[in-house]
Amino acid sequence: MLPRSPSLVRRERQKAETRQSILDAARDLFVVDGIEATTMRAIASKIGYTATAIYHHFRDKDALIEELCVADFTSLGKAMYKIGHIVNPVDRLRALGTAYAEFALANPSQYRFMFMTPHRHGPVDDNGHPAHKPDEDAYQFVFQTVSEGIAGGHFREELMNPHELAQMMWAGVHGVVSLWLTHGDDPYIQWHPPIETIQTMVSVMIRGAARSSA
Amino acid sequence: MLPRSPSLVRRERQKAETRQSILDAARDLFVVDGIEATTMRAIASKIGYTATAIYHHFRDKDALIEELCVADFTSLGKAMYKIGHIVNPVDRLRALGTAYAEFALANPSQYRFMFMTPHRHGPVDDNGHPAHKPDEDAYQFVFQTVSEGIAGGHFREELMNPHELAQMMWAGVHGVVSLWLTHGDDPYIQWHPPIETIQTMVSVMIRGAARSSA
DNA sequence: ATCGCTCACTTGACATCGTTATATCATATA
DNA sequence: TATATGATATAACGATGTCAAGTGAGCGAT
Repeated sequence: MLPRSPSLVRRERQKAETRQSILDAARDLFVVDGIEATTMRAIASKIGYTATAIYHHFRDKDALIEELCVADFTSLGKAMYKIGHIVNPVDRLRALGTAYAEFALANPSQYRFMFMTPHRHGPVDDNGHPAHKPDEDAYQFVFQTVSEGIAGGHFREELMNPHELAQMMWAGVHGVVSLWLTHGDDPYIQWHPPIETIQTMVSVMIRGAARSSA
Repeated sequence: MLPRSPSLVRRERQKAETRQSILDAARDLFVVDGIEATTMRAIASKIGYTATAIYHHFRDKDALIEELCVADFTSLGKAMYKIGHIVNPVDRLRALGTAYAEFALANPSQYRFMFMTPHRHGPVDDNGHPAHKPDEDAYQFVFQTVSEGIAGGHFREELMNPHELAQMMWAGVHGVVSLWLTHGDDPYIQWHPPIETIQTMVSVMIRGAARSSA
């Protein structure tokens, strides 16, 4: 039953606006204070509501976080999609690494939640079978690019497993990013700028995996 | 004033035993349930105490965790120390990566806390100046080995910054480990065995950073 | 015009968490 | 035996995520 009368439409629009304002407030607080330290009550009071009001728009705190992450990973997916036009899989891989790292460093809270926090791979979609997990898309981009690189003979013959290679590439960039995000403010380590380390990491991995020495 | 009488000695020994039993119980629960989900009350009741009794032996929950981690990283340090005899820095680097990964996969809870959780680099030692951070030691091993490798001309001339190179190596192994620890049970990704991926990662990084193509 | 319904939102509460202040009680010392 | 110490328990506090029950405004139908 779709809404008919203008009043119902307005009511529905207002609900959507409230929902969006919850998301906005939550994002602000997550970025500033971190997800763990952000309270339902704090999110609500920031927009003049009570904590329990949030539960009319989101199942629980995790669902709220999840929605923010899905939005961000959609934008990550778009950034990676733009790179699809690069035909040479090796060049594309390099660009993917850069885009991935830039996203992670620009959205540290969401990155922490999505890639540095264990998830219950939950009851999934309403249909029953696993909902489309957006973080898979990022992996799929890398996996497909690596597969093309293997097919094109760009990599050494002992590195023929596309999953292993893709996971290695992913882990390389993720390693630099996650170390930086957890220990970047540790003054006891003389940190090299993470963006540079990532560029070096990608170059070194590509060179080390390449078939010829070129 | 050192304890004199046998009674005091016994009392002190009993206190130490209680303290140790707290550590043991905590470690068990941390490994099974994870650190976050493990409750002070659960730790205490596992050994027949009340939660508040723990606070006579440890300042707070973090101090308890910290002590467990220090113990584990001492053993990590020992494992790495054993590798010091390998003279060739490149071979040593390879061995360090393996030892590090084996430790991480064998002590996932502690690894999560030490390397995947932000820390307040706290009020430190009782003396005032920063307490000796055991996780630095692991980094120092890598840093020194990489420095030797650079000095020995093993690496390409554009990779002359030992911090960048050490952080890259560290991040490579950490990336595989941490991805596995957070997403290893995700059925939507066809995971390659992490130990193999780590071996490949180290080999690829070393080859990609090496001066000659050998 | 008013009744009743829907539904966004509030109130008040609950269980649980880490933690603290205070009480208890056994033991060692005098 | 009296006193002091120190290990443990009891009770409670504030904060958190969450739920059950209430409130009240706005809508449609009579």
